[in-house]
Amino acid sequence: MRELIKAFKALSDETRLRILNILLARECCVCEVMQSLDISQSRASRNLGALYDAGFLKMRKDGLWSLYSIDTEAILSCCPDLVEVVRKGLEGNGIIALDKERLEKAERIGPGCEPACCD
Amino acid sequence: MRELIKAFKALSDETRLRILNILLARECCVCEVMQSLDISQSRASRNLGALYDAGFLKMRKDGLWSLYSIDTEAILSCCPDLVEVVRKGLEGNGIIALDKERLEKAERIGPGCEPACCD
DNA sequence: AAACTATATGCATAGATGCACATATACATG
DNA sequence: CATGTATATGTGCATCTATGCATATAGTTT
Repeated sequence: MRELIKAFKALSDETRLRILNILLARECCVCEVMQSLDISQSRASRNLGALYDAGFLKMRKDGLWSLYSIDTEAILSCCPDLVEVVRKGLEGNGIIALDKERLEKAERIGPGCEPACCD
Repeated sequence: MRELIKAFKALSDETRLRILNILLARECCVCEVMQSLDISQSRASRNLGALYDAGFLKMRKDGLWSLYSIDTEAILSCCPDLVEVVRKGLEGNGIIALDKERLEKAERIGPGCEPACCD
């Protein structure tokens, strides 16, 4: 039951749903998540970590970069159409669309792109 | 997105998962939920309310009784195998089994059965 | 090895959440 | 209509969560 609760908790947060949304498009490093969502480095890192802990993400290292992506196999093995539920629940949302636009322009340029201030 | 978050939040709590578990067996009034989970009246009522708000439950009145049950149709229309995910995630859990045992003996006898103290 | 860079994490804080307790509400019954 | 009963809800409190800020860590480059 603990695992199930952890998984649902991970999904019940706007920031993390937004992260899932962009990772549905492609693998990203932490700084690309920062840029796409326009959030701070620690916020991006922590929320990626939470999704990882809950079993939704894979991570691989490439030099200094931590590259996160949806762990499709793990998700399929426990809740096959969860991804579809999330995708459907997010569609038509303005922030979600904007995040994806910014993802187009996002680059692996490191956390120097930290937003000026709190959001 | 707000709706999606509310739904996942509702599912990310032990008390509410336990409630879903017994409602999977049958429709219950608030006092039967109290007895099955051995929790206070206000706790049962509030958590039933949260599951209802999130769209997982139906409610009908029968005199003084509020009778809650899984809203199968609503769930099927948005996340067909969610019930199965929850059922699988709970199986083998001790508390979950105990709740179901107590449900067997639970009766519509009102909230007089309030547990002595905090749990 | 020293300087640099991308990410992770300790810490403090504001806000959210879950609960018990007491009380209100709504319906029932004498 | 007064009393009783099942459920809902206001309030206060303890705990949890998400975040920014500062710093640690680990890998890279010169």
